[in-house]
Amino acid sequence: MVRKRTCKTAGKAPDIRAVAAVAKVSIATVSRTINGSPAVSDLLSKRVWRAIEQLNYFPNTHARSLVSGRSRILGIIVENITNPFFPELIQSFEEVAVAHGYEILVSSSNSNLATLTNCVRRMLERKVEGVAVLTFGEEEPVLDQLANHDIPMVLAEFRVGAGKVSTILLDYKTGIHAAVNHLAELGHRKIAFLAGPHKLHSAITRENDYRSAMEGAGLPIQDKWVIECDHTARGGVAGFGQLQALATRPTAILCSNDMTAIGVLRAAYMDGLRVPQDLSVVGLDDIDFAEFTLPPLTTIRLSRSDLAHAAFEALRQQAEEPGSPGMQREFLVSTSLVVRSSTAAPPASAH
Amino acid sequence: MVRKRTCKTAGKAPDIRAVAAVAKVSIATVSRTINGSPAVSDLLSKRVWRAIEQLNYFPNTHARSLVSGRSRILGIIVENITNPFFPELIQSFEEVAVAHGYEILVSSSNSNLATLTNCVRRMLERKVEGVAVLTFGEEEPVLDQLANHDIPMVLAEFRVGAGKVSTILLDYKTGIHAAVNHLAELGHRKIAFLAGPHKLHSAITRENDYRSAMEGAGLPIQDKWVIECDHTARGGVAGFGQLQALATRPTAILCSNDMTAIGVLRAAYMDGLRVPQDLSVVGLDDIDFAEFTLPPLTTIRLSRSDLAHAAFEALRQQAEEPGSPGMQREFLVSTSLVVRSSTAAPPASAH
DNA sequence: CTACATAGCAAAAACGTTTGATAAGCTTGG
DNA sequence: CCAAGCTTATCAAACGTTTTTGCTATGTAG
Repeated sequence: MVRKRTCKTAGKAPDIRAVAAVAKVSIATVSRTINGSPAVSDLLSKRVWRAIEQLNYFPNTHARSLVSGRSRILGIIVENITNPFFPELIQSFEEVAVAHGYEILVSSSNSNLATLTNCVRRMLERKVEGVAVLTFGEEEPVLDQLANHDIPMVLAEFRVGAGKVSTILLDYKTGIHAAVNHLAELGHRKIAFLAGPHKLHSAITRENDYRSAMEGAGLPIQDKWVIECDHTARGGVAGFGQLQALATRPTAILCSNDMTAIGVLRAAYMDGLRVPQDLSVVGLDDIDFAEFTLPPLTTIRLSRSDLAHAAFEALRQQAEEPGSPGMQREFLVSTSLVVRSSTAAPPASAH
Repeated sequence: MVRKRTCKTAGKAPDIRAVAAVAKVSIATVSRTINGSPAVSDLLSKRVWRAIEQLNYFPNTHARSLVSGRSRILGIIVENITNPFFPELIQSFEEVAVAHGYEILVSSSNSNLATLTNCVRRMLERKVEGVAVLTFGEEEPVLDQLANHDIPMVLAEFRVGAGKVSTILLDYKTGIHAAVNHLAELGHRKIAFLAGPHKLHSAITRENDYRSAMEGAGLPIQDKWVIECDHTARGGVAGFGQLQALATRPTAILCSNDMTAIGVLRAAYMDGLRVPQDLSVVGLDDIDFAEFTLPPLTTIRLSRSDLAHAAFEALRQQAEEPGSPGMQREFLVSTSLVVRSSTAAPPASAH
């Protein structure tokens, strides 16, 4: 067993000194080579890289962050990783972040304030350079904590006054109007809405857009047809149950998200209702799954990829271009209707 | 511009010195207090903690890791975060890891060797203290890289000779035998198996267990009834298509995972087959979703929570009890049959 | 041939923490 | 009043980088 260095680096990971020794340069030169400083000649650079490969060396990110003050970590807080919408989002976010040399810290708040607080603490401890808060809810405490530390943030749906906060505007309106019109054209007049939890900004926006779309189409809105659910399949089952208990039932149900719609599909099946013959159902999100429900779900597509890219871009800009005044930016993500097989004309008896 | 380090750190995050100043102790005492050293009296400890809260201080994890050599980060590599099985697993893993003061780095390999290599590099760069490799596949290169760096690992399903590698054994056999027997008792004799991709160890194990269960039940296995799919819904659709093209069709289909089963449900529906009257379908995993398919899916439950806990425990032991010889351990996670509504007696015509 | 700019590299000072050695202050018992 | 025994302070040395500053060759102009 031949040790090239002094006995220090026995079985340990090679450090920058080891590389310097092998390449016969100073450690500063190694650092500059790695960071692409133009002050290193090509010849030398080659030698250093060869040493790096030979030793299978990579820089210690902790040491690096410590001195540079940049962790190259981005946080992403989602509401509930178990909702298929989010993994798809995370996947895109991870892809683009990694492509730009960032690491990501994923955590889910589970709509729980204590958990969320904990998430924020973890982010702060790891010195993230930015956080995408995609819980679509209200998290004033988060904002304060993060904003106090001057951490760039990107939020969906609503904006906040202070700090380096960008906003992603989700254009639900277009998609929801298209969905309502689609239903209206099929002949539906009694369209219910299974809303998300009202503590979520996005849920309220969606509900408002439903109301305005109904008005726009000249359709009546009954208060009993708008029910607050919780964006889970189970919630969809419950919401459907409430609708069925009504004297006059809707012929179509627009859901605040796909999971709710999936619950409705399930509950309708249990009740012996056929979709779409007896009841039309529309979701929102277009999770990958929507294509595989029975029947395949007509839904409003919200691109996770677009959302992830917008979030990353917002964060990157704020992290890498510091000091720009009024760093708030806005990004727009659009929605569109995807018609599959869960919508059809209402049953004749409903006329 | 003179920098006074002892001076109040203006807008920056407070460091250990600031805490020491406020609590009127030395930084060493602060450090010891935070780390629960017994050499700090209760009284003093209180004072320090008060200062910490007052300043809203938290330690810089990068500095901490640098000197202690412990990053308190665990990696988890999954095959595809988009498969609902994994988010549920990640959620449990995150919960238990965070509860023990660890951070986690999530990444998905997407069954792609280049991506996987990249994942491993990221893990190594961030100096993770252990990696759970839950891709259920073959990743020799990963193992080598990680093992070379003496990083604890936990793998599902198969073991490797060198390094600090623990194994989680998944007892598919019990669940699969129960499923086959369930089907046999209902009167099925022609039971097909839609396998996972053969590059996955777990897929092969599952297939073997199907074969042994069929034998055990005295049922014939036809090669044409065993089809390699890819563990996606789309793959399930394709697999079902192949089965339908056969001269003699099976009356029941056992699937290597729930996503495949969901694809089968969808394809059967499209073909006008009723489940379970015309065809019985059984999944494997019992993802949350399985309860909400139409009809609700009979499936073999594999607890994500158990798996996550076993994985964490394996890693924690290896990380915190270093130097134990032959650190390989084995954990066992069991499976069980969950009967819902996608299975019934075969149609009379099949007798 | 000297003076001088300049490129190219090395030396050293941070970054915020842990941790061990050593010293100092305080109580307590004899 | 002193020795012993705790508790707390002080000091210093790491950890592996980045980055500033300063030095040394090398080449060019006067």
